[in-house]
This record gives sequence, structure tokens and C-alpha cells, in this order.
Amino acid sequence: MADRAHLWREEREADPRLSRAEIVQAALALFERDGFESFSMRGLASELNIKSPSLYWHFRSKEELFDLVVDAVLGECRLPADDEGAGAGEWTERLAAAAREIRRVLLANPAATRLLNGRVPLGPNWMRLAEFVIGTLRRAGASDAFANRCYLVFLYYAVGYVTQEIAFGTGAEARERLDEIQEYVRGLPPEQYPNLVAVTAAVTDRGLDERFELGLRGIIGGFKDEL
Amino acid sequence: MADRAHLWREEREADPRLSRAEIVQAALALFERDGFESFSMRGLASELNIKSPSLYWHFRSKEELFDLVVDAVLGECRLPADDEGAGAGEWTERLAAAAREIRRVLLANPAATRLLNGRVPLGPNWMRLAEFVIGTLRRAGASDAFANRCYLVFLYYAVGYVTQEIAFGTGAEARERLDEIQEYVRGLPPEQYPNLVAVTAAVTDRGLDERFELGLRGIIGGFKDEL
DNA sequence: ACCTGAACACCGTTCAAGT
DNA sequence: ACCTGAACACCGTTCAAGT
Repeated sequence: MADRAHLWREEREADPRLSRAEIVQAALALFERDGFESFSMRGLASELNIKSPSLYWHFRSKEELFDLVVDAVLGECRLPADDEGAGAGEWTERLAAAAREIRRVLLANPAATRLLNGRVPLGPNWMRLAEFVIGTLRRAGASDAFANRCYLVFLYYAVGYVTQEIAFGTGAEARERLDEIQEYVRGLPPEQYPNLVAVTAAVTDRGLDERFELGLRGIIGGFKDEL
Repeated sequence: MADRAHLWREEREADPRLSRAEIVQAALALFERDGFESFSMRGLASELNIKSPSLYWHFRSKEELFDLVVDAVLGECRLPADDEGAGAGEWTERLAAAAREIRRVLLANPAATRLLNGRVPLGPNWMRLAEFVIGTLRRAGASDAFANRCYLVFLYYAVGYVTQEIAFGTGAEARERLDEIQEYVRGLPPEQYPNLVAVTAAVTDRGLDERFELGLRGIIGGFKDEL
């Protein structure tokens, strides 16, 4: 009887030992559930039913864990298949699609995205993005030197834009926040900020999508001109 | 004799009471001296020879103080004078100059710049930047709606790029770090990252200035095309 | 190999109290 | 009006010890 219970238990909690990947996924989930500011190693440990010092067997530090969380998020980006053949679209459109995908994934993980700042991403999923951008550019005829220049500009644009965008919040919260800010700007002294106030008064939409596209057209258009 | 000493003392430490601006300046200095991670309210208080709870008489929270530190940094940006007359250069060049100035100031204050992430800047010095960009665009013939779209894209590009750039460190440290990363990328499996590895092998310079300019040309060129 | 208890040296913030 | 002492409820991390 006792033997049987034990067997059941073993089958139930499939692997009592935690893998690094499992911990990273739990960290990511916790980030998005409770927000950036609420995260702590102790909180993560308790979510995993262990004590916080155990985490230091798996990771050297919180920063190291964060590096992996960032890469895990980037891993959610689905890039267009790497085909040069007939079906492959225009390179400019391929790049634009990748940028939109990066934005989609980062907006879906706003809390974890904040980890990207002040961090040089070096994980496989960042490298995958770099490989895609550089490959696309080279097949479009870019020299090595030029492709090397472009890819960071491109990725920094996407990441940088979304990072600032996220500060407004996401979803309904963002819309509310943006409306508040519009109110605030409209109330600013017009003699000091004539253009800012005038322009804000004239526009009522929020247009974060359109702005991303505007910058993106500029960046990619610039690549095309200098190719 | 005791009276005299007292007078001296009063003349020396001009204003024993601290103003918000003084505290903000001290916080900024501390940030850049000891780095982002080392900052604490207790540390700031001890730098000002007060105890940390006193800071909460001046500021509602650490976040509120940070808002002011961010705006203080942005206040260091010197924009071209607002002249429409004969001396005024091409609007594209005026915008480019402003972007370079923002980058210069943020690179000079890397620790404080990290505060910009996840924050919507709403202080007077951010508004000043917005006013400048919008004014320049409107005088160049942009509609209200278009100027409103462009200015955030423009500012986000500058801020976003520098934010990521700063992750490499600054000065000699950055050069060292970049060389390390180049080594690391060159050592990556070429069958997995053929383009990335090839391109990195072909290029030896670090080119963060040139990349910023490349993106900037694209962004501003895009504005010009759609004006 | 993986996890824990106990401890160290910190945090941000509140609040009653001082002057 | 401005500042402090004492306290609360936390942190990340280390390290000897357990299994």
C-alpha cells in the first residue's frame, strides 16, 4: 500500500528536480503575472516550492537568470522561413515583418521586456534575429560591412521603440494613460510650447502602431537608399 | 567668541535647508559616480548629511525623485536657437543636430539614462525637446497630424538607440567590451549563424557613431519623403 | 547533484516625535 | 517647515549542512 502510493507520487510530479529551462519559464510567467517591480528571487522560489538559496545552485545570480529570461522572450519571435526561392518576398517587406514580430512579442511580454534595457543580449535567440537580418540584407546585395552596420540599427530601433512604448502600459491601461497625457499636454502654457500644444490639440488618436511603421519605413528606406 | 563662531558657521554652510533641485543634482552626481545599481535613498541621504526618511519630505517616493533626475539630465541638452530667419539651416540638419546633442548628453550620463526606460518623461525639459522637434517640422511644412506622429518616433529613436548602446558601457570599457563580443560572435558555430559570423569576421571597427547616423538618416529621410 | 536554515548586510517607506 | 529614531516588511546572496 505504501509502495503503491509512492509510485503514484512519482508518476504525478513527473520530475521533482527542476531544470534551468523550467525555472526560466516560471520566472517569465511570474514577471508577466505580477509585474516587473514585484519580482524577487524569494517569490520565484516560493512559486517553485523551493527556498531561494536553491536558485543559486542553478544560476550564478539574478542577473544571469534575467539574461536567460530575456532570451526566452526573444525565442517567441517567429521569423519568415529562410527561403531565397520564388516564394520569398521583397527583402524590405521581410525585414518589416520581422520588426513587427519583434514588437508583437515584446508587447506581449512587457514586464520581461524591461530587462532588455542596460543589457547586451547575447543568447541564441538574439543571435538568431541578427542572423536573419544580416542574411536578408546580404541576399539583397549588401556588403558585409554595410550589413554589419544595418543589423544593429534595425534591432535597436525595434527594441528601443517598444521599450519606450511600454512605459505607457499595455492594452486598455495604455489607452487611458495616453488620454491623460494628451489632456496634460493640452493644458500646458501655449506661450511656452506653442507647437506642442497646437499639434496635440489637433490630433486625437494615439497612433503608436502608425508611429512604429513610420520609423520603420524610414530605417528600411534608408538601408535601401544606401545599399 | 562662541557668537562669532556661530556667525562664521552660518556664512559657510550657506543654506542648511535643502532644496529639491539640490537633492536632484546630488542624486545625479551620485548616480554617475557610483553607478546605477549602487544608488539608494540611504546612500543619497548620507551624501547630503541627512537621514533617509528626510528625503520623503521632499519627494513622495524614489520614483518621483527619479522623474526629476531624468528631466535634469535632459535639461543639459543645448538645442539650436529657434530662429526662422536667414541663419537657420536646413530643417533636416537641425533635427540631426538635436539628435546628436541628445545622444551626447545621454552618453555623458549613462547611469541616469537607464532611468528613462519604463518611464514616460513629462518634465519641462522633455517638453522642450518635443517643442523643438515639432516646431522644426511644422516650419518645414509638416501638417499638425504628421508633426505629431514624427516627433515621438524621432525622440524614441534617439533615446532607444542610446539606451541599448549604453549597455556596452562607456569609453574605454565599451571598446573592450565590444572587442570581447566580437570575439565571442566569431567563435559561434558558422553552420548555425553563417551570415552573422561572416559579417563579423569581415569587420573590425566598432562603429556605434556611424550606426547612429545611419538610422538617423533613415528616420529623417523618411520624414522628408512623406512630408 | 540538488536543496535548506540561518545569517549578513542591506533595501524603501511609514510614522510618531522632535525643533 | 524640515529633520530624526525606531521600526516594518522586505531584499540578494553566502555558506555550512543536510540528503
